[in-house]
Order: sequence, then C-alpha cells, then structure tokens
Amino acid sequence: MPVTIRDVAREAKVSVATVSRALSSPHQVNQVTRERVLAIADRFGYRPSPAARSLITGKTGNIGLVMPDLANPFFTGVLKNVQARAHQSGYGVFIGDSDEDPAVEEELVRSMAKQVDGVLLCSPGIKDSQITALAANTTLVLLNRRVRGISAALMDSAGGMRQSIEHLSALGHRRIAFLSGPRNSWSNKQRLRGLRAAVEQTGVEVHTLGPFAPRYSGGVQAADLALAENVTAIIAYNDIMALGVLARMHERDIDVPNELSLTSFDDLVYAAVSAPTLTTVAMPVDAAGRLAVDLLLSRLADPGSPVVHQELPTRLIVRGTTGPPPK
Amino acid sequence: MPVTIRDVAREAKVSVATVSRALSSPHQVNQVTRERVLAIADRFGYRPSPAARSLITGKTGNIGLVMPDLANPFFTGVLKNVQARAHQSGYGVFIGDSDEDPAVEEELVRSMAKQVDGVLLCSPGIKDSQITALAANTTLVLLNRRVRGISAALMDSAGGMRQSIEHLSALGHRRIAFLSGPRNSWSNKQRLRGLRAAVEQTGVEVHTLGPFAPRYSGGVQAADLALAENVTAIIAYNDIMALGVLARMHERDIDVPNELSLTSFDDLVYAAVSAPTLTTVAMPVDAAGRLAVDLLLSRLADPGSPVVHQELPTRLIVRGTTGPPPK
DNA sequence: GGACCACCTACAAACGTTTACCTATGAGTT
DNA sequence: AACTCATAGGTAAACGTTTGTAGGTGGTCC
Repeated sequence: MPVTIRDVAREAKVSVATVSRALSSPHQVNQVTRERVLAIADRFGYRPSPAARSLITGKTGNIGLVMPDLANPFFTGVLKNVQARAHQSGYGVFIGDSDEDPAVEEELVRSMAKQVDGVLLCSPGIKDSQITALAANTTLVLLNRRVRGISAALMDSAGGMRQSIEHLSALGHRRIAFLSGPRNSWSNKQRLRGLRAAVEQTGVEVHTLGPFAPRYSGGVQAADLALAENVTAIIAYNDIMALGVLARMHERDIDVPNELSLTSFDDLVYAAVSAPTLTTVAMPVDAAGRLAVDLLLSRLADPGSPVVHQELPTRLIVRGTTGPPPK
Repeated sequence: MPVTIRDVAREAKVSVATVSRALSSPHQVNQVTRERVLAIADRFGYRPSPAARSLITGKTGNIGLVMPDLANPFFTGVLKNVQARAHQSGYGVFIGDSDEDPAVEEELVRSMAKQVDGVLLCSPGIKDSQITALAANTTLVLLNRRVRGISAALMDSAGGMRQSIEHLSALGHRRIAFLSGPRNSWSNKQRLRGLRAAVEQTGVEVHTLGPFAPRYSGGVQAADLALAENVTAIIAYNDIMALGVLARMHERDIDVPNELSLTSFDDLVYAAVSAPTLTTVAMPVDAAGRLAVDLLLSRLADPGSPVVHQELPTRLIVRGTTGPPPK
C-alpha cells in the first residue's frame, strides 16, 4: 500500500538505483532524469523507509535522550533545546524518562541503542562503571556529569554554590544550612564540592542536612529541620524545594528575608514570580542542551574526534529572598 | 561488529529461524532448545535489529508525540504520562516540538510517520482538513481537539470556564474580563464556548480581550487593558499569564483578591505557591496523557475499533486570588 | 576508424530479521 | 505394518533501501 522506491522507478521508467541516487546523491544523475524522478516522487508522496535505509547504512538519523524526570522543568528546559538543535540538524529525538531509577536508565539506553545513532544521557544515579560499559556499544554524551573518556556538557554548579556562599557571607551570615538533594546525584556532589571550597575560603559555618526529595514536599519537610539548626540562611538544592521552604516559613510566620535568607539553584520561571522572588543560581540549561547535541553530532561525524568536557558558567541571580541576617 | 541473529544461530547450532522463534514465539520451539538459544543470546548480549524487524513486520514499536511547546509544563505534564504509559506497554516515544508553528507540526508528523506505529498530536494551530489528510497515512490520536473520524483525549475546558464564571458570579461579580489566548487555538475556542454558555446562564457581563501571547509577558500586557475595562474579576487563559497579571497588579498596588479577583487554567505547580495562591481550573493532564496512549494502542491493536472522543472532567480549585468584589 | 574517456544508468548483492512452507521424526490408531 | 498427526526445526523468500560494479552511449584524440 505505501509507495516504495520501486513505484517511483516504474513510473519514471528508470531503475531503483537511479531513483535512490536522484534523492541522495543528486550530482550522480543527469539533471533532466533527476528532475523527472523528483517530480514523480513528489507527486506520489514518496518517503524512503527509514527502516530499510538504516538497515543498509547503519545510520538512523535519530538521537536518544534519557532523563531522570520529565516533570521537572529543569530537565524539560534541556529537552526543549536538545530537540530544537537536533531538529535543526535533521535528527529525530527519542525520549526516555527513567523516573530517577538507575536500572531504568541503563535499560533505556540499551533499548534505544539500536534505533539511534547516539544517546544523550542525563543520569545522576547510575554508576561510572555502568556508563563506561554503555559507552562501549553506543556513542554517548553526558549531561551534567564527568566520566573520563566520554564527552560531556557540564554546568558549573560548584561555582554557583561558591557564589551563593560568598553572597550570604558578604551579607553577614555566619551559620548557613544546605538542604541536600539526592545523595548520589552528581550535581549534588558538585554542589557539596563547591560548598567545601567556599567554606574554606570564607570561613562560614555550613550545616548539610538531608538528603531530601528534590521536590516541593522535600522543601517543606526540610524547612523545620533547618530552623532547628538555628541558622540565618538556607541554601536549597533547587528552586522547587526552595518554594516548599518558603511556604513553610510563611505558615510559621517567619519573615523571609528579614528573619531568614534563602537561596537555591535552577532559576525556573517561578523563581521570578514567587513572593518574595527567589535569589537563585541560574543554570545554563538552554546552552547545555544545544552543546550536548553539538558534542554528540561531532562525535558521530568523526568518531576519532577528541573527547570534550565543556563546562558552562552559572550565575547567581540576587532577588528578594536574601538580605542581612537579623541583629 | 554488532552481534546478529546469525552469530547466535551458529553458536547454538540451529538455524536463524529457530533463534527468531525462540525469541518471539517461544512455544513453537522445544524447551531445551529454547533455553539453550536464550542463554547464548543473553551471553552474547544479542539485541534484534529494530530496523530489520520493522522492515519485515511493518511495526516499529514506537509512537510519536507532537506538541506545540516543550517549555510549557502543561504539555510536559502530558508528555511525562505519555512516555510512562508507552514505556509500560513496551513502546518507545519519539518527540517533536513544533514551537507553535502549524507547518512544522504537519512536517513533524509526516517525517515521523514511517518510524512510528502511530502519532499523538497535540496541535491547536493546524487545520481540520490537514489533520484529516494526515490521518489518511498515519494512525492518529488527538489531544485536546475534536475532529470527526479521529480518536481523541479531551479535557473539558468549557466546563472549567463554566465553573469559573459560576464561582465569580456567586461571589457577586458582574463585570468580568477574559484574557484570551491564541485566537485559533482549539482550547481557547473551547473556553470561549464555555464562556458564552455560562454568560447566558448567569447573566454576568464578560468582556473578551486579546488575543495575548500565552506567556508571562502576555499577562503583564493584558493586565492594564483589563483594568481599563473597569472589571472586578479577570479570567486568564492560563496560569502563566495569570502570574503576569498578578505581578503587574502588585506593581500597580492593586490588592488581589480584595480589589480584583483572578482565576485561570492549568493548575501548574506554581499556582499553589504564588502569593496569593491562584484560583484555577485543574486540567487532567496526567489522565489525558495516559488515555491518549491507550486510545492509540487500542487503535493499533484493532484498526477497526471504534473512534472514541473521550472527555475528561476539569475541576475549579478555589484558592487565594478570588473573593467578593469591592463594595 | 579505433582507442580512450566521461557520463549515465542498470544489475544485483547486501543489510538482519520474520514467516510461509516443507521435511523429518516419532507417537498413536487401526 | 501402514496410516495419520503433532511437533520441531530447517530453507528460502521477502521487506525497501544503498552502493559496488559493470555496461552502454557518444565524444575526443590520434
């Protein structure tokens, strides 16, 4: 029923080879033949079968993207840009949501492997050794994670943490709580790394609490624990948790920022529209999405091309939730 | 280099047919042979080539999803559930973001068509006739849009609008503004339909303004226009616009809800965490995503199965932005 | 006028599966 | 003992492309 290359060939009174070449290597066929063939292909609404094509060429024209949570705007920000850049380059995008389960992440990559030319993996949970194993069979590029031998698009969250602590320290805060996210998440580790460095440099006291679920409810829960620590400022793992903290403080009649300062990470839409607006570290999700695709495509174009770990800068955006500590 | 069915067959000393059957129709092969074959396939890490398989069977095991904006949490809410349900049923998901451009939407569907078994289309912009044309070559299921002859998962936004107007009317509002979204968007039309019905029933006066961009900036812009209309309540096209309205009202020192009431649609995360919290119509995105997949899969299982238009209920969630009009 | 060449186009193999059809084996029936 | 029949597994065609190789045409050069 669907129209094949043979139908076009018959109508154009040429061989299938000529039709194929007219479409994929135009200079190899006489111009008048080519135009006749193309006209007929167009008239018939002919579309080459990707399955047949990929069977013979070994290329699919697709890339895969595996993420821990499609409900999180941080990841969909990356997704949006990945899809845009891929589309621009003529690639389709396969999507997989692992629901934060490392086992699912691995299985997703494996099941995608044969239908895509390469995979973008954003997987905080999975182990380095597993990633290396996956990379043996698939062209991989990592997002927000550094594993040797595999290209990666990174965001400098450690730097963001440093900026946050410097900011709070400059305001006069001396006791700060960090509400930690998932313990083995890569970006959580990065933040802790930045934290230690900044602590050393500024001499402020930072209490790490948690881990908490990186969600609204996690923030609500963390808020009370942080208060019990008697701190004057809180750094939340991400904006969503910060909103939870904010809501809980409001309930407990604690004035942010006058009694307590609050910062976080991500700078999602609502960071700018909550009340008070959130001081937060903007993550370069857009650039990271595009960069990841570019890294993958250049790896595909030339598998011998060098492995690149490129880190994109973060920026602390000071808004309404931070101020000097109470006297 | 990659291991094929032939490698497994050779090692197991059986024909490729037997390997194929051991994997896809186990009861057709003797248990001891089957187990031997499976063990070897497993040991070799054999994965059938989807291209070859799909070439012969005509099935891909994938579905496509085309949406207007992956940055909008409303759509990614659907996406998350689509992917989850599809994964559950062993299907992969191809994603396309049209950036609200109808031409891109159509092209995305066409270019996906051959690599998926069916497409879920969430496309407010494209014309009915184009959809019908697409449905001729592809198994389609629509999201939030009703076209005869094509199954659809719908959300009752008209009902949501009715609930909103009844709520405002009950509070005593008599002059209301509706901030319209994209003019030819299907859900905007639905909302207008609900609006007319509710106006007729309750007798309140509703001024439709716009269209506005369904974004934060659109809300900011719309806010001033609405105030000029001298209304006591505003119904925004969606939450994001409502946040824009809220911000602008705050700037102009207008007290919500005491001087002005505000409602909207979607009930995204931040509706519950803005200040004041948003009264809004919750859309059943989760259920809609799952339903859409189910409709598509049942259509794929039996192309003769009846076309279904299933409408999911919406619910007005009353929070902080609505109250009685000023005396 | 024959040799060489450039240019087109056709032929056919190959990609990795699934599946219709056929054969071989052995058990059960008469 | 001959027949039927179920079961297991092999053979080979088919799916729709791409691409290496070969053939055929007409022009240019000696």
